[in-house]
Amino acid sequence: MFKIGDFSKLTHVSVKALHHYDALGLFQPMQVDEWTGYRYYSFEQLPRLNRILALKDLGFSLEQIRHVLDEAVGAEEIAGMLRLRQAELEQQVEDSRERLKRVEMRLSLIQKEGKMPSHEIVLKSVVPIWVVSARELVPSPEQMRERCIALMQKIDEAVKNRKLPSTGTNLAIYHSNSEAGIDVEMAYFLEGDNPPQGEGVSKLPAIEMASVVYRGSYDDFAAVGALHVALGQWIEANGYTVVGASREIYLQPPSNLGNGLVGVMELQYPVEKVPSS
Amino acid sequence: MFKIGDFSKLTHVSVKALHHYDALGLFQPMQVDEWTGYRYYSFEQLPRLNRILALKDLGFSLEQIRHVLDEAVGAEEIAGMLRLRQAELEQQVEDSRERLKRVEMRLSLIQKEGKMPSHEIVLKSVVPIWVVSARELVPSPEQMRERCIALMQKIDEAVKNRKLPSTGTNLAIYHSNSEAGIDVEMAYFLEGDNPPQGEGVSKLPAIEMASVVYRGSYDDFAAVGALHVALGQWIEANGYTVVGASREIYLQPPSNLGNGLVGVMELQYPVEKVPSS
DNA sequence: TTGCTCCTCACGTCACGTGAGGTGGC
DNA sequence: TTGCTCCTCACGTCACGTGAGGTGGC
Repeated sequence: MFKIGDFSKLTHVSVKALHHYDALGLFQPMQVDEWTGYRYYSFEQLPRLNRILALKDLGFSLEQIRHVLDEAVGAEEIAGMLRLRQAELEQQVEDSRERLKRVEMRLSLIQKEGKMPSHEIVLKSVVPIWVVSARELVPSPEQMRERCIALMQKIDEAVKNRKLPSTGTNLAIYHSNSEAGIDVEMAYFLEGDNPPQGEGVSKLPAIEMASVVYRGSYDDFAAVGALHVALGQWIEANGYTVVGASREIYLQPPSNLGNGLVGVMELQYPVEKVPSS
Repeated sequence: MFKIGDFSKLTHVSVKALHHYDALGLFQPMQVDEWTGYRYYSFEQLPRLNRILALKDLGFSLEQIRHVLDEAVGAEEIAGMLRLRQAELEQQVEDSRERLKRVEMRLSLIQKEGKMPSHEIVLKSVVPIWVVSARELVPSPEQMRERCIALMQKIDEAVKNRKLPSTGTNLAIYHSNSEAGIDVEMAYFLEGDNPPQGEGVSKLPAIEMASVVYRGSYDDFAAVGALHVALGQWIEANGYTVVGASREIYLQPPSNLGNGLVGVMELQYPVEKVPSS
């Protein structure tokens, strides 16, 4: 018989762990001194302790181990638990690998730029939402501003005339950009799950979006353009492809915040995972 | 400005998480109503929240994130943290992989045998320990029992005559098994870090051992032999090789425990990892 | 008598989740 | 007035680790 300290050295299991297993009823001393409370363990108990350690080593919880050891569990159930564990571990390996890739990407980025990137690109699942919109093929970039304003006025009127429940937030949807021009759609978000139907009212479907939030002047085209480029690089580097029209959501139109004209907008590109080879 | 529920939906971060970040001072509302305690958040705060989520996604703790965001940490330090994280993740992938292999081994074992294995093989690092021993080349297996008893008697005498501090536990060390015979050494463990020196007294070095505990009759050669075989299979299957003499440690000589003659012994093979290709 | 070992609480870890019990705004 | 949303505690998670404060055995 060993006192707990000796048994701990023998088995390489800490005294505190033995206390813990005792408290759980998972592994109790052969004998406990009635007066001192001293725990006494014996060699006889090694097989059980080794089974506990082996199962722990496979990643089972102490509760699961107790179940397996004390409740005459059949080989079938144990095999089932092992297969579940197998699947979990495969998932874990995959998750750690992907996380590792993201860390490495961030590392190479920081070494190229010499500082933390000023923006964060996140993947988000966007819920379906209703909009009222107007769309046009703008022949050249120079006309963009003018045409967009015109489109916005058109929608504004529709909202007013038809009393549409606008949330007040507007966005641009870029369908394509070819030699023929820029196919752009301006829109307002509508509240609720079924707003009054009519011309220009449609529902944007749920979709995965790679998104980045921009905070600064809306007129700083260089900064906004750089963000579009960064998004594109991120999408490719992370094994996605663009599968539809991108959006610019004007979350908060510029206003004077004490340190200049600052607004918040969000750029979104719908993406899909490219099956990795 | 958004109430917490709306902001939660907008960002896909739970209300409880936002509460938590607020409590930690990691991410606090733009404004808090003095009377109701209601938290109000704004679009302005999205960039910070996204950075938090991005860093969390890389596996950093909230405390580390607070440090990075609030204490003007240089690019150098961040790069260092990322490299550390990288190493940790590589380790994690490796660990999960090895654990997965063990789960799969266990699964194939249980499917071959139709039940949980009756013994557990564990890897343990054995500390250096002094012994007093006697060694002999036994020409044939038939003579083993007789010769071992003779060796034990010889050691017994030495212990008594020289008052060596034996722990009372004895063991056998199998050096080799060839056509010339079985090279066996019988020994007693000695107490303390420097026992009296003399003939037969030596120190067993620290070493990694694949070990299994046997509980049953010492005379059940079939069972003990099967365990030796199982140990050998385990060693190979786990990518180790045997690098020295195996041991049989007679932890608890057989005695009547109410259900027959039962003793406890431990089989140990010193092993080393074979570098995987 | 002095260390050494052992004992039993009680609390901390990490990032929240899950109620309980209560209040403010439409 | 009734839901709905929000609030603040307080406790649980998982496998122990880390003391604090006290006692038994050589």
